[in-house]
Amino acid sequence: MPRVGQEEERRKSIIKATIEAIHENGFAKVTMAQIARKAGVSTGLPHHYFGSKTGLFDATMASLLHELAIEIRRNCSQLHNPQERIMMLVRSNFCEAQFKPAVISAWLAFYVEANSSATTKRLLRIYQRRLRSNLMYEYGRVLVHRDAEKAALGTAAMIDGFWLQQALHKDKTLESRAETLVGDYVDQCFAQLQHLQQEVKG
Amino acid sequence: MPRVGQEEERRKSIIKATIEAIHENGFAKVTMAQIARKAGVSTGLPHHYFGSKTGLFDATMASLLHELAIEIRRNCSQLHNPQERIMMLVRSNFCEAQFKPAVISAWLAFYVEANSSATTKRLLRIYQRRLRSNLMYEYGRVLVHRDAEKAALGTAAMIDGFWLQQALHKDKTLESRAETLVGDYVDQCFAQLQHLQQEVKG
DNA sequence: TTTTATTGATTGATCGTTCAATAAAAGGAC
DNA sequence: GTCCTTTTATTGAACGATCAATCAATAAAA
Repeated sequence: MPRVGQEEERRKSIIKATIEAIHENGFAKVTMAQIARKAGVSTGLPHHYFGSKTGLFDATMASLLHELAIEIRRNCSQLHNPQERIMMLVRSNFCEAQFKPAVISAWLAFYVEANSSATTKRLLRIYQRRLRSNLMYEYGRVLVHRDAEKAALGTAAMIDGFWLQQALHKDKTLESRAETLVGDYVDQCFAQLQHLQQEVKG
Repeated sequence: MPRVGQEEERRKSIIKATIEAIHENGFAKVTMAQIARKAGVSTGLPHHYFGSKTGLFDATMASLLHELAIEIRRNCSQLHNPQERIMMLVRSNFCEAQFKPAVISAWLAFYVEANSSATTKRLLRIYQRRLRSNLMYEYGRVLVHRDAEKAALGTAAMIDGFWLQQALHKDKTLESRAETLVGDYVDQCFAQLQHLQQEVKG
């Protein structure tokens, strides 16, 4: 039964199964046996690849962060305009792969775990800092520091908020709505500048 | 050892212990024995009062929702101005009792449970609807329906977002910052109207 | 034949739940 | 007020089920 040289695919399918199993059974009731069955492997294999249940969860959290980073990198290439780049960040957070209730459930489960797992807390802090600093950089190209910071924090909060709300719904329920509403907010943030420029000119 | 007529206090202290235990140990590792010890009672008592672990968690979720509703009712009495009432809703969500990482962890744990527990999902949906409809009502007194709806959804998302971010921090870290930023957004939403009025007049 | 990947039965520990025992309060008799 | 009985609240040891983790056996690939 050994499939040689397919370790990476095995890892991915076990992590995918972990995310789905957390969503279906809840974080308190998920078992290694359920995860293994969902991934179509024996109970021993997750342990072989990840060492322990904790190890598997740590790898899953790291994978969630990694997938989001990949999504952003895929989308950012051709864009230069700050506002376009901010909307690209919004869209990356709301893309099909990220906006699934199962994926959101897993993220939220790790938010709870963060207080008792240093590894998890570290990774979630990286997510928060990265989103803020990306937004801050783009806003900072147009707005003065104080306004850029406000806009970045507000935008990050609105992204996280819609994304939390989506946890309770079916796939894609809020997606386009959320994108539009965050878009309106981003417009408003940039519009501040235009008023300011008009005042300076006038 | 019996303390007669103190059932309600016992219930409350067990629920409080549940919230703290979830935060300290994570939802996957929390045990009835830990909860009991933290509440200062024997392992049998939580079962006596709540029937089962599931029953205790359901009661805890209901209590979280109840406490938030109480907080809002306490603050809403004297205010009539829509903008003041919206800021009261914001402040109620960010008040000391609600903005604690332990309380947030518990809410988030239940967001994950919602997919496998109909009771929990029902209660969380009530929270979402109630917040939106409260905001919608106040915005609706000043803005046209379309704008009011946008403002309500955006404000709810921003509240939820800051509140999610607070999960990773110490008590009160973001509180005043978050309140100010949501306040700025609420101001902007109302300012739309003023522009509109000026355009109509001019 | 050797190496590598995978299996799944087994084990030891943990945890939810039960329930008979116990201890405080309340009620009643004198 | 004191003694006894009944009621109510609480305890914690014991049980059974579940589950993470292990590892010897196995089967494909090299």
